[in-house]
Amino acid sequence: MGSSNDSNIPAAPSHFIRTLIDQDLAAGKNSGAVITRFPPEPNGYLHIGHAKSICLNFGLARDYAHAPGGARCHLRFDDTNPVKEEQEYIDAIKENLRWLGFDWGEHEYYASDYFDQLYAWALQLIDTGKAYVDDLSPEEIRAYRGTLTEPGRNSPYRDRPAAENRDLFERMKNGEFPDGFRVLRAKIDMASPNLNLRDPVMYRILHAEHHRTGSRWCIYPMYDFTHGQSDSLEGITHSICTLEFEDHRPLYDWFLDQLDIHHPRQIEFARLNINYAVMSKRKLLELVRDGHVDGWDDPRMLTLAGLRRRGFTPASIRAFCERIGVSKKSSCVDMGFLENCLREDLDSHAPRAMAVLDPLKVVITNYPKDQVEEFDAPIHPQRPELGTRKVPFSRELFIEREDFMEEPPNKFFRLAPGREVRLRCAYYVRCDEVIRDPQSGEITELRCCYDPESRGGSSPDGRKVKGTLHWVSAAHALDAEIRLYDRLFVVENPAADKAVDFTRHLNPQSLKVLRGCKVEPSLVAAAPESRYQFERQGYFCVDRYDSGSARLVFNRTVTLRDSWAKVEAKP
RNA sequence: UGGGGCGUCGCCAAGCGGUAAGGCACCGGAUUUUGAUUCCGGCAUACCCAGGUUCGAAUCCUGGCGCCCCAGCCA
Repeated sequence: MGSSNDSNIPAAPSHFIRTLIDQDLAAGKNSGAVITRFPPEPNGYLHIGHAKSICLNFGLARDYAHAPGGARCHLRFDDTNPVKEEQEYIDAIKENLRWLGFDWGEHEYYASDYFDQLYAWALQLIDTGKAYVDDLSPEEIRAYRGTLTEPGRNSPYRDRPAAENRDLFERMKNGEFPDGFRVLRAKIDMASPNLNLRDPVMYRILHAEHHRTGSRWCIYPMYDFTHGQSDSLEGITHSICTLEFEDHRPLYDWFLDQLDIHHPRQIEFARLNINYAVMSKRKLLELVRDGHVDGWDDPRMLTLAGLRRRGFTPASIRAFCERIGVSKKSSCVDMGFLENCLREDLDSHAPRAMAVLDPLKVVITNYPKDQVEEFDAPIHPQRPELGTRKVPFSRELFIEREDFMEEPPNKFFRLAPGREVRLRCAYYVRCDEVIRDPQSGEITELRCCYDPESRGGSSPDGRKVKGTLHWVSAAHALDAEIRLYDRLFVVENPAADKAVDFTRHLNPQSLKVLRGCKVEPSLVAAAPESRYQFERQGYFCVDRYDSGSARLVFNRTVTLRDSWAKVEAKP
């Protein structure tokens, strides 16, 4: 496709789905239109895996906006199972989608809006002898289905006359039978090597309240009898789904053929996996239900709600989904890759600030007792146009406890007795004395002296210091609670061993709450969800629910890359 | 021992018969008032294996091997 051997612009990220769509367009199919859809079931929250599908489907609609027939992406809720679905999930899904940056305009659909049409189609298949009502119990149906290697057997009810099927099906619909008493099945082939074609169930009896249709129905279509026709009804041209539905495609085609309606082209791709995490809605639900996390939006969850609360930007998630690509190979993406996309976005946008997570008091012995100076610190060192902020400096400060070592190892170039370092944007200071608690022996205070000549952080004599520390003025600092998050699981693939419950691999250290942290005063009015880089620490975001004027709460979104930690870790 | 799909660098991933893109990770080195960022350089004689076709194959053919999915009245 790419017409440009002469271009030195890097090849636009592409993938096999675009190639197929290009071919369809070139062949003049679908009147030149590209219509995709994102079809969630409202039975849980969206996660990063859904984001891949969302970016793909909505991205395609955007990429092909100039196709001769136009392009768009529908949002459709596949709400065919009332016992698992809830309005709460619909609301959350829509909110997450908008937050991620996608807009479906007028095109919001519900499979439940097609129930009447689906029912009519079922009747049509009954009348043409393509569907029948089966009285077998669920256990019997399973037994009759055969196995992977043995063909199934026909149900004794398979050859009921059409009129009888119609009567029974209408009575199912009228609520004459209890749940599970009978089903409507497609009459295809009980010996098919594709199990999906062994007379699949089309309708089941479920006396359940549906979140949209209420108690109007007591029979509900199965997903397999709904999905393809819903796509067809909406004129979807490219129905993009995950690999496990590849085996269902012949069934969708069968229904579409029998009904003689529009065939979307189904294309399957590999779903996203990320190491040190679980991705299935069932497992996420279990984490929430059993209290292993604080809810669907717990910042440790890879749900969109969780990522948002953690401080992820929508742009970083979109960039991630672009870069991982789309293929049919089952793969597992490194968590570090996601973090990298995040850092990249945050580094260029996040304003800088100083925060001391584990404060150690420092007294500048030669600094005048009641003096306070204000330094101008850049909001973003690479983007001076963003301006500066005022940072107060005084005789008593806090620095990070881990930035001082009494007996520093070889390559440690932070503060140590007798050693001089720079306090960012302020002065050079030298450590003269270490004060400890006589009881515990714990270091309680450092006595240092500063060099007035080094004001602003450089010395007129040109002498260099190896380390620069972040700090905060004790009298001016704000107290804050800071939540440190780490990966939720300690093993790469928590779900690998089906014999071991995946919750056994939960990381007991995935959340550390730090209280009494000291942050610079410019953060007083930090707005909920605003993100900062705390210099030398990482990116943090104001918790959207727990933070307020009375209590500042920051969530650590991700640490900075830390090559010192690597050096330190080496034996 | 049924059917469907997939196998290119540690992890993603281009490539579609003309002699292995890119990103992440990693390893060097430069700049740096964040051990951050940025910048330069290195990183598959090799594409699951074995045969074959061809002047030429990761790309075509044959046969193996490995991995994933399917036996819900879930989606």
